[in-house]
Amino acid sequence: MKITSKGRYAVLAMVDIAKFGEDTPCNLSHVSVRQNISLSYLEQIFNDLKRANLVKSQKGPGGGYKLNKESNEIRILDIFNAIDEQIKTTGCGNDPKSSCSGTGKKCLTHNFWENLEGVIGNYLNSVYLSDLTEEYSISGERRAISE
Amino acid sequence: MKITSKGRYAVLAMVDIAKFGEDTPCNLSHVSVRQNISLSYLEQIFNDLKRANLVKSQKGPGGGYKLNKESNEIRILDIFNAIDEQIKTTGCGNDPKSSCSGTGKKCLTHNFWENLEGVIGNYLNSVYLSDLTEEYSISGERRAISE
DNA sequence: TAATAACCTACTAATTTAGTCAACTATTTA
DNA sequence: TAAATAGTTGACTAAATTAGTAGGTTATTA
Repeated sequence: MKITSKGRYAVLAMVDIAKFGEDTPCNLSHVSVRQNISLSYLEQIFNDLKRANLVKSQKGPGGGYKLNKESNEIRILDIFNAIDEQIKTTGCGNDPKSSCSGTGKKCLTHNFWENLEGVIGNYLNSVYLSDLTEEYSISGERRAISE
Repeated sequence: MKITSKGRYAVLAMVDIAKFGEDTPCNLSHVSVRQNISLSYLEQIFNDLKRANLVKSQKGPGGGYKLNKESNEIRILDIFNAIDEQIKTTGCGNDPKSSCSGTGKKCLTHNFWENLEGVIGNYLNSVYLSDLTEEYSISGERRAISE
């Protein structure tokens, strides 16, 4: 039960863009340094993010990336979807070897895994990028971070 | 964001044991066939489950595994812990390369990932093995499955 | 004592992850 | 208009993890 680095980086980089890219576009070299993420890897990630219309780009000197929507309009789940970070716990349906698929009847645990996916998905859908940039700790009720 | 096969198999096999091992112990060959899981792999998994005192074993002919507690006393989180299926989303703290560790200050997304871990952990802690054997679909309020 | 089934360890093939590398294209500024 | 900047794209690869397999040992029972 882990998030891939790609997923972690994507969210982190989006927070970075949201914080530092308000006036001028953020170029990825800066994000790379600030967040300690490989530049080439960031390029791949932003490729996906752009395709999902979460960011817009500006080429040439002084260019870079900006958010394409307000940060309170971007859900963390949107970011996950953009980079194809799937929430997949069942294992059913994809491979013919699985005990669930093929047979036509659900495996004993099918509903449970689906519910777990729902719990995770609901949470990711309820948190917005702005929640992270505002440095709130989201946990039911929201409390400010003392930092 | 995936569960490993080991995790899926462990939960599935525990449900199997709970269902079929009430009177006589379940031997793993049968579980293997019923749930379509490799026998050797099951052996490894039950090694862990036994070490965590979730099951007890009986060697020799007619032997096998039984639950070591009532199924309404075993939480899914217990099973995850037994087989070391970690809920780890931060990526901070473990490797020195991560943007969070070393520097002494939390990365921008640290609290978010911790909250996500909390959401998942709470859910897994709230569901019992008996919830699965009774074929309930757990989702906030519980509804019976029409099957 | 033969069969059964748990127990244990080492090994490996396949897959996924986390990148690297190299080239190309568009834009801006000097 | 040339040079520099920065995004765009695709192919490749090393490392790590996963998902097993294989082969034996030990304990128990009929």
